[in-house]
Amino acid sequence: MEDEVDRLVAAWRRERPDLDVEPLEVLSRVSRLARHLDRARRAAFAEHGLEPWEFDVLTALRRAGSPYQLSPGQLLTQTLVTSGTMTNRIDRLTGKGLVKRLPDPDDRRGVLVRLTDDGRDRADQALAGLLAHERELLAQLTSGQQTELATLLRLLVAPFDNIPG
Amino acid sequence: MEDEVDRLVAAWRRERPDLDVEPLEVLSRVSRLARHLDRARRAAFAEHGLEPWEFDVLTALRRAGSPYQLSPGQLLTQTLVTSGTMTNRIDRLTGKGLVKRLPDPDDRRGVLVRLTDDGRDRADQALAGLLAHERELLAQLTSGQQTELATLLRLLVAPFDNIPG
DNA sequence: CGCAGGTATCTCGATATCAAGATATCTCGC
DNA sequence: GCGAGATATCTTGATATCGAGATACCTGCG
Repeated sequence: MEDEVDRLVAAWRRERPDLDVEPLEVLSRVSRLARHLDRARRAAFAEHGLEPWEFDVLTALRRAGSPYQLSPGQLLTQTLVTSGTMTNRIDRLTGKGLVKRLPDPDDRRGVLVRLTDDGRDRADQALAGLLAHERELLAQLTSGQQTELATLLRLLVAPFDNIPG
Repeated sequence: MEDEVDRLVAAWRRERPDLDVEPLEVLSRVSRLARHLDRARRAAFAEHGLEPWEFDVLTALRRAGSPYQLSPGQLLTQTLVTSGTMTNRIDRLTGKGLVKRLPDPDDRRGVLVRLTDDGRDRADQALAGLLAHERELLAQLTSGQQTELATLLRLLVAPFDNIPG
């Protein structure tokens, strides 16, 4: 089946036959798929009264394990947002009673963000909902294809995640 | 090589061994890679004095071929933004002299957005820069792996692009 | 012909994000 | 111990985005 990127690549080959636009076959698809996923996630989380950005922060804390706390800096590397954005997110989640700020006992510059009981429940519910939704999307692929796809994507992401940047 | 998603999946298996988090291996990587790509694109376009959103609109018009014009509605489906956003983008690009609005002769509700000569040049330059940059990122993969990846991604994107939504 | 429903674009208010810089604290070599 | 540079977080101002609704126009049925 054809997708929008097939049309995009065909258009470039017609308009700029001098260029090799092969990279777009992979990277434009990644960008567009991510954009579609964002929309689908937004809809899935709405059932649980959460925004995608709230989910990202709450689940990062949930994954950390008891006592469900991380520093804002650790949250940054997991969510790929700037520090100003994270400060703002923590403020709003605190206002909703889903997390709270505690002083870091070992570093007086630092802060620890801890999930409240309510925040933990919301994260668990939303995760289950998200996984159900994502499983449907991936039904297009066999189990083997999913593994193959994950392996290839890891090769592209790893340099970003491991070389500081 | 391990990436952040490997760590994320391992953490979930430890915290929620009751859940099957396999879908995250693919879809979390797509989201994170897209986010990294956004940042890299922003840096690449800065050399040409363009923002990513400007590039998206200008190249959509460039691809359309002479006379390089599309309706705002056609631009919407290519860029996956809302109509309010597109109106705003066209306003700003018009202010910079990169596009201009023309009345649609066949539909008085409609508008045609046309690339200026300057807009066309900027689009061509930025595209060449982007492709060079993206080729480096994809150097992690063999040519065959790139094709394989594109094929698998197409299977996931096609439903979104073809079923209206 | 006229009207109901659909479509194309724009307006407006709320909000999330970023970049750059401020502040407080830590670390380490001397 | 002291000071320079690194680090953690927050502040601020500008800006891009979205969602919902407004407006103008088109289409096709009766």
